Amino acid sequence: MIAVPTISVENYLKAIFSLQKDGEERVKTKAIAESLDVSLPSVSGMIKSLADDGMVEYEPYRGVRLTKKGKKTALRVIRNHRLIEVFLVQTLGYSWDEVHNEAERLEHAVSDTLVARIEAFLGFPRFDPHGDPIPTADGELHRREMMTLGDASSGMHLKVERVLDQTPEVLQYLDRVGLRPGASCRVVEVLAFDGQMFLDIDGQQLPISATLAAKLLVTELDDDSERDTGRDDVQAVDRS
Amino acid sequence: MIAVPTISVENYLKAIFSLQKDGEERVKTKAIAESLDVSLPSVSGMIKSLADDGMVEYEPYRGVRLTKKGKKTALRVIRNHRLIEVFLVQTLGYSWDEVHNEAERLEHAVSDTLVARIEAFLGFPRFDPHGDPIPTADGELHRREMMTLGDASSGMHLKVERVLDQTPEVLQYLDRVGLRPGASCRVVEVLAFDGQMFLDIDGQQLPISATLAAKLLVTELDDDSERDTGRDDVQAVDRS
DNA sequence: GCCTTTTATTAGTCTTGCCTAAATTTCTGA
DNA sequence: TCAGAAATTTAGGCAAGACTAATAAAAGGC
Ligand SMILES: [Mn+2]
Ligand SMILES: [Mn+2]
Ligand SMILES: [Mn+2]
Ligand SMILES: [Mn+2]
Repeated sequence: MIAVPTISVENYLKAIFSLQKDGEERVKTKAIAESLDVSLPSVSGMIKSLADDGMVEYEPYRGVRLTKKGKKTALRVIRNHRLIEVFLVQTLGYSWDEVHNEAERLEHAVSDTLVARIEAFLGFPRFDPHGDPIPTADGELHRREMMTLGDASSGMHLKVERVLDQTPEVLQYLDRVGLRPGASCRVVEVLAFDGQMFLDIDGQQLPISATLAAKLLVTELDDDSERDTGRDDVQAVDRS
Repeated sequence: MIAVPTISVENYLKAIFSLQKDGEERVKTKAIAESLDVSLPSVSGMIKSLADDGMVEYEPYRGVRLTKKGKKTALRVIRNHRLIEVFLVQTLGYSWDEVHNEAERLEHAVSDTLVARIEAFLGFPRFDPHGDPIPTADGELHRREMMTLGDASSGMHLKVERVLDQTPEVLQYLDRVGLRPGASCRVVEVLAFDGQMFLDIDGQQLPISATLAAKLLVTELDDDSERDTGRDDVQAVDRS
C-alpha cells in the first residue's frame, strides 16, 4: 500500500518548498502558518506527521527542511500547478490573474499522465504565465539567481522575467502597464529616500513604488539588443 | 458561511442520483454502499448527515430520495464530470476508456466558471463520449426513455445511443467492434434460450452476449434512413 | 404466521486535520 | 545577564468520514 499524499500534505510541502528559498535554510513554523493561513499548533502537528513520513527533517523549535522525498513530492505539485496555469491561458483564454486559484485546486486532482499530456500538448513550456519555471517530470527545476526590479539602478536596461505576486489586482495592473514577463524597460530614475522608481517602457514614463518593484524579477539587458521583445523561452501571453 | 459540499458528499449525491433512475423510487442503503464500495454503517452515517443538510429525504429502513437541493448538487457534479470527459477526448486526444477515472477526481476540483468556459469552448455539446446527456448550468437534464440492445428483436435496425458501462475493457471492445454512440446496426438473430445476439454492423457479422447487450442503449431506426452514420447530436469520437 | 436470511441501524473506535488554551523554549534588548 | 516578548510545542477538543461488532427491523420461505 503506497500512501498517496492528501491535499493538505501537498499544500504543506509546497509551502515549505517555496519558503526554503535555497535548499539549506530551515523553515520556521510561523512562516508556514502564515503562508497557509492556519494556526501554529496545526503546523506543529502536521510537521510531526510529515517527519514520520520521511517528508521533512525536523528539529523541535528549529524548523524543518524537506527531505529528498518531500522535495520530490513538492515539485510534482508545483509542476502540476504551473502546467495547469499555462494550459488554462493557452487553451481556454484565461488571463494570468485568473489562473492561480483554479490551479490551486486542480493541482491535487490531476494524474501524472494527464499532466504529461498537457505538457506535450503545450510543446513543453519552460515557464508559466508569471515567469515561474516548470519542473520536469523527473523533478528537475532550473533556478536562476535574479535581481528584483527594486535592486536596479538608474540607466539600467532590463527585461522582466518573473512576477512574485499572484494577487489579481497586482497582476491586472502589471498587465495594464505592460510589465509582463518578456517585456523590457529602462530605469529612468530612482528616488533615494523611498525607492520610488520611474521607468521608461515603450516610450511611456511609468512610476513604480518600491513595494511593487520588489515583486518583479528582472535581468539586465545588453544595451545593443532590441527593446520590448518577447522572450523565446517564455510562453507568450496574448491577452490583447 | 455557505458550506461547500465535500468530495465525499458530492460522490454520495451523485451515486444516489444515478441509483434513483426515475425521480420517484427510494434508494436503498445497500445499493449506495455497493456503488461507492463503502460499508453499510458508513452509508447510514452519511445519510443522516445529508438529511440534516436537506440534501435527501430519509425514512429509516426505507431508503432515501434526493431533495431539490440534493438533486441540484448532484447534477452540477455530473455536469462537471461529463464536460470534462468531452474536453479530454476533444482537446487532449484521450480515448473514451481513459476519461472516466480522470473525470472522477477532476469533477470535484473545477469551478463553475471553468466548466462554463469548457462548455463554450466545446460548442455546448449535449452528450459525453459515452452518450450520457450533459446537464445545463441551471440543472436541466434531458432524459429519454430508451430500450437496451438486449430488448431488441430480430430484424430491427438500430442506432447505438449510449453505453452504460465505464470499464476500460468493455469500452475498448465496443470501440474495436464499432459499437460507439452514433453507429447503426441490424439485429440478425437472437437465441431464445440465452439471449445471445448476432448483429450486422457495417456488413460484418458480430456476436454479442446478453450481458453486453444489456449495457447498450439503442433507438430504432426507420428502415429507409441511411445506415452507419454519426449522430449530429453526439460529439464525434475520433480515435482512428 | 413463524423462522431464517437479509438489510439497516446503533455503538464504539480510528485517522486526519483543524482549533483554543496553556506551558515551554528561544530570542532580544536594556 | 536576564526579563519580557515572540515563537513553538503540548494538551485537549471537535468534525468528517471511514471501519468492525452488535443489535434491530424487514423480507421471504414454508
Ligand atoms: Mn493547492
Ligand atoms: Mn504561476
Ligand atoms: Mn468523484
Ligand atoms: Mn461518461
